[in-house]
Amino acid sequence: MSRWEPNARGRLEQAALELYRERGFDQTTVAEIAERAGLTERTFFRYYADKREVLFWGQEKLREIYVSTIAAAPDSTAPIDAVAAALEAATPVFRERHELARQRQAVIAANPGLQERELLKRAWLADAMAAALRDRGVPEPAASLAAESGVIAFKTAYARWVTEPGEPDLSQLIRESLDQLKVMAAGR
Amino acid sequence: MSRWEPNARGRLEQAALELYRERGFDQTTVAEIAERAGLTERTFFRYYADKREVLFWGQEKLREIYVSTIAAAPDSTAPIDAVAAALEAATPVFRERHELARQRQAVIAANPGLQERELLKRAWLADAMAAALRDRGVPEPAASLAAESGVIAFKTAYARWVTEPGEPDLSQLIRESLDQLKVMAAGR
DNA sequence: GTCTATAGTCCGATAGAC
DNA sequence: GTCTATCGGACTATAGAC
Repeated sequence: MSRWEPNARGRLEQAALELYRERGFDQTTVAEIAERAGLTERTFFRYYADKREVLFWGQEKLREIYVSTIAAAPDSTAPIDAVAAALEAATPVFRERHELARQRQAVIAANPGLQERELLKRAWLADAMAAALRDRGVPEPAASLAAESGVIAFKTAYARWVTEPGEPDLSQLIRESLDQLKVMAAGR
Repeated sequence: MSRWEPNARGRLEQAALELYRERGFDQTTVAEIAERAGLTERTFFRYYADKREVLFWGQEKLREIYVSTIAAAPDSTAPIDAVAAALEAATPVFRERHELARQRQAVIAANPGLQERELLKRAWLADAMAAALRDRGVPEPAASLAAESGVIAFKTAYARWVTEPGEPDLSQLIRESLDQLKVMAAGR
């Protein structure tokens, strides 16, 4: 038996999401989150650099999947197709947590500060994919353009996935967005 | 003669940029910015919602140029080409302030919080362009994809414009980025 | 784990412009 | 008188320092 309840991280994340939903992000203090998780304010800041960060778990895992999938693509694969494979490879991470994703997205949509953080995380993932493409010999700016375009397509697909009723297939939504991107870029 | 020195806004913006360059964003307090501008902390917050915002003047003007240019494009213009025209129409705004843009960009590059804010501003401009496209009858998701892709191409071009020595032609850099985007999307 | 700086908010006061 | 720009001080929560 350990001296503390296990999974402090998970308790903080759950408490934060609950409180942000109940009373809004701005109206929630870190002290309240810590209290509900049975911890102290100080402990919260040991796990998360700031109050926003607690909503963005799982980014590291996503990054790993993206980078390893791009690295594993056959040499002949076009950059945009390697990115597409990476985005699809990560869909199981989301599928397991559809309801949680919906709640989280509603909280983010209600607060500009959280949207800002989400954009930063997306940019960070795009940078990681661009670096993985460069490692395959894709030159700039092709690497960055492919990574950023992929992230845009994913964003569009993800927005539909959390908005539309039922359990749409995220992989298929991603493929549709990428197809639409290709049509758009071709000037139609 | 008025009781106050004119152009409080401009003085705050200049003082802020100077101080952020001299000692870094985090090491600068709002009180110091206000003091250098001959104003008080309280007045700073009357003009800017927060300490970051003072670096992002001119977004409203950009938005107007983008929206009106897209609205004025011939009916037959493809979405991505209307966006291209909008981005090029705004280049004079930047050309006048090349040195200022370089200084500002160096400050932003050194601070994640400022990068976050820049991403939010870019997203806001992309949303405005997407709305302008929808007003022309472009359906979603084509409108958003075109607007976001345009913003990516602009970002790539702008990065080169502030980084490369001399006075490169921003319009030409934008056209190059858009061409590269098209090539990339086509899967090459 | 405590202590502190500072960002950011709120209420009101003031003083000139009109 | 009304309007607008500035200032003063008190206050809370975040976030970092010690």
